[in-house]
Amino acid sequence: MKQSNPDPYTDLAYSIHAVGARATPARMRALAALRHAAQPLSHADIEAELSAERMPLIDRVTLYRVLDWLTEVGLAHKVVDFHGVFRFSANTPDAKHTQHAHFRCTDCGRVTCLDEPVPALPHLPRGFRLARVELDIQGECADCVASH
Amino acid sequence: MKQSNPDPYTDLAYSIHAVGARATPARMRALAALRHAAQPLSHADIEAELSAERMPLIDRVTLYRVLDWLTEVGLAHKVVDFHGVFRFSANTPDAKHTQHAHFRCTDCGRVTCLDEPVPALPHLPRGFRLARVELDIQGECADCVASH
DNA sequence: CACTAAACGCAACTTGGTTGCATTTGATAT
DNA sequence: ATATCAAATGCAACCAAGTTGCGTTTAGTG
Repeated sequence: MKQSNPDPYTDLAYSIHAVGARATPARMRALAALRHAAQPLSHADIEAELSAERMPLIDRVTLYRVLDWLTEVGLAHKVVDFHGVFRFSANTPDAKHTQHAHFRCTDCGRVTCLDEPVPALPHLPRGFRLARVELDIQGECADCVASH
Repeated sequence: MKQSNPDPYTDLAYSIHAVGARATPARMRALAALRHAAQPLSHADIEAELSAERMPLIDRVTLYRVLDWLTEVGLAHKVVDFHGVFRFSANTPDAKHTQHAHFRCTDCGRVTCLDEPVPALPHLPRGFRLARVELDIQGECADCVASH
């Protein structure tokens, strides 16, 4: 095994070896794409990004498998967007009970990412363990309220 | 126009005429299915249900169009489930700021519907108008926490 | 450097959803 | 009752996202 920079987050090979798996180009490049992304990326987004790098192309099936694998081992997180498409984001090391709120305008369809955390949570049935919270608020955005 | 039972919710034709549209069999049967359902139904669910009724079959494209139309005029509500599939539910007349919380187990995948409302909301940017809130909590359910 | 389980690449397939267009029909006006 | 016509339907073809099976390649180890 090649010696890796031991920074637990920056080094791609390190992160992958850390879960006891083979550090292949497809995994490293996909993970790199996710880590540099500002928002969750779809399979299509990542495919476009990877094929822009002038390197061997990665098969779409491989990419599907890599993304699901990254999710499985906890290096990535998978969500469904409002169009029903899966989107992936890198799990940062400090991502504990990540709370996230989105506002979607039912009129223009735009999605706004609210920065404020969810102020309170309903309490879960006994024995349940919480990991992540996603709050989706729907309504009309300021622009649409004004213009309609 | 045939005289309709004026109960604003029970009568299918009435509800549809109320939005100024033609009360066709496809629309009435789809709306009926949604109103009798306990949970949001997918296109496939509804198609199965309608073809079980011994009546003329409704084309799948028509059903897609009817469901989107019901959503458009406010008689139904459209959400994306965790598999990325659209699901529809009837809008009850008293459905104002419907709040709903789901718990999804990241291990077994089961979705539990939490009855408690969301206790508090982040406040929206100025001018935004809230209509509906959906809270998705992820983690491990009691069974999986115990058995693992 | 040889070995092998793990990962990859390709082709074919499935599912959910959409588009275009000719035909039918619900509600209205006669 | 019946003619009318925009609105809605049915059909066929299409598209995008995701999956499966299988033979080939390769990362990491002994």
